[in-house]
Amino acid sequence: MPPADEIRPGDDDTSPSAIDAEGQVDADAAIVLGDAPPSTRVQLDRRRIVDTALEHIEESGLSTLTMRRLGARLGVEAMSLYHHVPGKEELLDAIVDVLIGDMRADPDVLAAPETSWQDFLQRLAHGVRRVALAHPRSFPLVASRPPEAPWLRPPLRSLDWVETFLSGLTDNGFSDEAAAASYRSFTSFLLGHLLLEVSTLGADIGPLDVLDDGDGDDGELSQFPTVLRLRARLREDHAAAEFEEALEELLERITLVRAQQ
Amino acid sequence: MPPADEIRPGDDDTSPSAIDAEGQVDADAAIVLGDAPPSTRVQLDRRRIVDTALEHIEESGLSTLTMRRLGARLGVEAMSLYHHVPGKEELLDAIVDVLIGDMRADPDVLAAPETSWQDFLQRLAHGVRRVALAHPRSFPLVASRPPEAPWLRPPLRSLDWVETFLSGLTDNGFSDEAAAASYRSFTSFLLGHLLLEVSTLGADIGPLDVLDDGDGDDGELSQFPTVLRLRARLREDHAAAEFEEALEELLERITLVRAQQ
DNA sequence: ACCTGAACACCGTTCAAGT
DNA sequence: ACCTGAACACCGTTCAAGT
Repeated sequence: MPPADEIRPGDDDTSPSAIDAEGQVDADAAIVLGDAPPSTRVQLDRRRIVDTALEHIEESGLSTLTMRRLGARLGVEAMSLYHHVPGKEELLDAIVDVLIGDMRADPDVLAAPETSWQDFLQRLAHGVRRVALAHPRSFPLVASRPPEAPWLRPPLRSLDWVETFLSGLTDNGFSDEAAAASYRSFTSFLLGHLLLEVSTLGADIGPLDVLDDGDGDDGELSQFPTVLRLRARLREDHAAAEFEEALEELLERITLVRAQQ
Repeated sequence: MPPADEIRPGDDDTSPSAIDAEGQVDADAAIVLGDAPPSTRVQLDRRRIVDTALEHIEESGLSTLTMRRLGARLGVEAMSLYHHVPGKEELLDAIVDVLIGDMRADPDVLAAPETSWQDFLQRLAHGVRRVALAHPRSFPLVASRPPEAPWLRPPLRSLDWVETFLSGLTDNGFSDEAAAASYRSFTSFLLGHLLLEVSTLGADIGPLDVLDDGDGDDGELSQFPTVLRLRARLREDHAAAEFEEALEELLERITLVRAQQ
């Protein structure tokens, strides 16, 4: 995935009917005003479609993503999308690929100076977490899309990454067996932690139906005294600290696996 | 789950126009032939709808579950379902509730003789795993349905279970803080492991598009030598052993958390 | 080459009508 | 009380037609 196609018109709101603070209509409607030649209309291509889909999911949720709505957001009929994407399923897969690709482009993940395998796994874990937190409502796709092969475990779903992961370990004194075992525990760890973290995040942004979150629900909770008592504590966000702690534990465990080969 | 309502016309093809090998029309048309009184027609109720939906998901996958198809499977029009279930979303939630409920009914999870908290967590973890493996294609719903409150973390999604979990620990020498921390690590652990386990399982049953699984794909893998070399090893199913091992680790970690309160 | 209008086979859901 | 037929507002996707 060449970083060259990182050239995007803008990461912000590009919804068709947006009007900015100065009362100017946005780029899509500029044609009407004639201050831009129609031929300059932003080209429709696969990357722009996928990016817009991602944008839509983060704003409005996966369930509202529709080929027709996506088309409208791009100022185009739904049918036009099929010239660039085979279908909706493939679009969802492409979204996952973009998320995975973002991680590859992250300069903090694959540092030029090769250091220890611990540092390598730390950077990788934090990189995945950063992607997950940046796209909380899209990230579950990384887990739910059926994997293409049994050795492509979410959230490391590309041959590219799995190769990087495995060779990163075998080049650092891991036996094949130890590397494979570490791959499995590392992916389980990431999936569990990050899915839970974005799911609590997603609830905040959620589809509005987040009930029971006020203070007056003590009545309904009265049958569950322990939950009631620990409610405030359970609501606290310790996600970051827990992630670090659990990652530390995992690395210790992997150290043992590496040693006893 | 009362075994009583297991009386179904048949688990096979019940599509409206199905005709069996002998040229007889199927059960749906039996009324016409008069060999069963119409009044004996199996009653439609919420529980039967939810069970049939679960059945359908396990057989054909979540994406093919449709109110209309579900109705057909029950020998009824789609619209009839709305007398028992408010809508499709609520149906999916009800499915999750059944899965969670199955676990409560499992006699091996909450054993009468109360033993150690370690035993309690072991039983609970294995109970959740059993449910996940029994319903691999439905289990992801437990993770993907938006949680009703931040303290209801998948896969323990009922107030009932969270109360049982937390009080089970606080009754056994855990501080509130330690119990809450254990709840968080326990749920992350279960979600990561089980989701990955059913996802590799789901791929086997998958929607047919499982490519790259033969032996002749060495060509495509040649750019990824480490993946190629470890392929067989990564395909091996160590899920059960890994689960036990990781659970053991988790319990040790929780022991520390409990001690240092 | 890329976009569109019209159409097809489906969805979830409502509602008045039947029994 | 429970089920249905017909209808509505949407889907994803195809295809011949436009530019």
